[in-house]
Amino acid sequence: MSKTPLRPPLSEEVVAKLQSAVAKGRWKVGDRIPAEPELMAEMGVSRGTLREAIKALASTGIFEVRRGDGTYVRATSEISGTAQRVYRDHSDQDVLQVRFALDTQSARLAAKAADAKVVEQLRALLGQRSEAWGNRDYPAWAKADWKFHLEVARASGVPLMHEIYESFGDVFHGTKMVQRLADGFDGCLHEGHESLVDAIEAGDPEAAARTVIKNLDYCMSWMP
Amino acid sequence: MSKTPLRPPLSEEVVAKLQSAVAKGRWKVGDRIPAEPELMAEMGVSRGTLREAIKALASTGIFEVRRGDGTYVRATSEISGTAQRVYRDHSDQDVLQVRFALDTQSARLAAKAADAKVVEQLRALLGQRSEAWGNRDYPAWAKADWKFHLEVARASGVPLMHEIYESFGDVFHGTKMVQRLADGFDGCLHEGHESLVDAIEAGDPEAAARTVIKNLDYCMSWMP
DNA sequence: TCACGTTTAAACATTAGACGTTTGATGTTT
DNA sequence: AAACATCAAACGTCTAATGTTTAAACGTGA
Repeated sequence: MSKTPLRPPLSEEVVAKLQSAVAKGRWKVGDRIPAEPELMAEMGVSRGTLREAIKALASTGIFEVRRGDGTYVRATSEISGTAQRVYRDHSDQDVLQVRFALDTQSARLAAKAADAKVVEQLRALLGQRSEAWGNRDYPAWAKADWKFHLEVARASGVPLMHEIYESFGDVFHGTKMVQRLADGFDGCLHEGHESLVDAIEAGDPEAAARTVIKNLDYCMSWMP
Repeated sequence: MSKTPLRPPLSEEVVAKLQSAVAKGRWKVGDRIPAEPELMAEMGVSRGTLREAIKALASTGIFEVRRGDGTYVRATSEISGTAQRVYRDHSDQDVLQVRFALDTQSARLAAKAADAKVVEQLRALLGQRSEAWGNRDYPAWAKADWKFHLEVARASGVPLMHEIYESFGDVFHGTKMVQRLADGFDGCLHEGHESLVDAIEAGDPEAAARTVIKNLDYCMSWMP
């Protein structure tokens, strides 16, 4: 008797199919996916198996199942779904404190891994940031600011640092920040950001960290 | 007709029960939970519902289901489950860099929130740490060291900081660290930890941060 | 026409039972 | 002792039926 080549659980295969369908854009965020009977036929599995797969993706935040209505796509990846759920249970200030922890270490590491090309890119982003502020285009300013900090995290040379840092994006993107900053805020120290890049270029980790801390302390003083 | 008070899905209730059971320590990491029929009876639900709940927790990394064998606890919370999956794809050094980011900020915040009672507890943990090192009981030393750092994170007064920090626990708990440290390592600066507590007690954030950085740089020099 | 209650079809929720597959342990043979 | 055969326990999957909830369609009266 020849042994069957060891079958992995069908439900996992279904999870993979659904997840890739979402990732490939077959259904976009907000869409309702086909009803269970239809998916059963398409995937060729029973209802229980399909439901287990859907439940799994729902628990990671990718799907939201609404009884009597249907199943909707709520996120495109697991990390953003989990991060949102974790952050949601904490205050904005607390989330910022963690983000700041990563900011400081990123700056320190980026200074150690100083790279002319990266420095140039950072200066370019700072240019956009400054320009947007000049035009009073606050959404553009927020976007440029975020891209700058994200780039510093990448420059740390630690992919995990960048990945976690990125998970904050969905939380801060266009939220209260922009609104609060609009009235009376002075752009969170343009010079502060310049001197951060200077420190990175000079390869001085401690100066870079000091600069970040100075900026952040100032920023925090504007938060409620 | 009076409306029934809107019942949430049973499976979610089961998810909550299982999750809290894990959180409360009824089953520890590595344990095998009771078989499906037994849990069905205990929770009072059908097999399908129970399996959906288990599948949900498995997809977050809290459970691992092994066909033909049983279901095992692999993490104590969702964040640690996700974290493990995320960390697995990165080097130990990279994970450490992130942990260090949190260490530094925790120390800074702890110094600002200086509290006599917490300081006393930290000193007590340092005592255990030092004693274990003297007895060459490396597992106990590692445990005490971990508890100390975890307590600093808690002392930051930012629950999210402690939560994320804790997610590193399952990764480092009794792993290569201990083995590597055993040969030729000198305990990662006992005085360094003392002076950290001193800085926290004095309420000097910058001194606390400096101390941590000094300790960590030294520690990193022992890593491959 | 508009507002509001009712009906209805669609979709998810749950249960029950049966059978298949895989795994780890046990016992047997060599 | 090592290799093999057997067995019970546990998870994997399927089928079928019924209950609950939702959103939309419908209809009626103001």
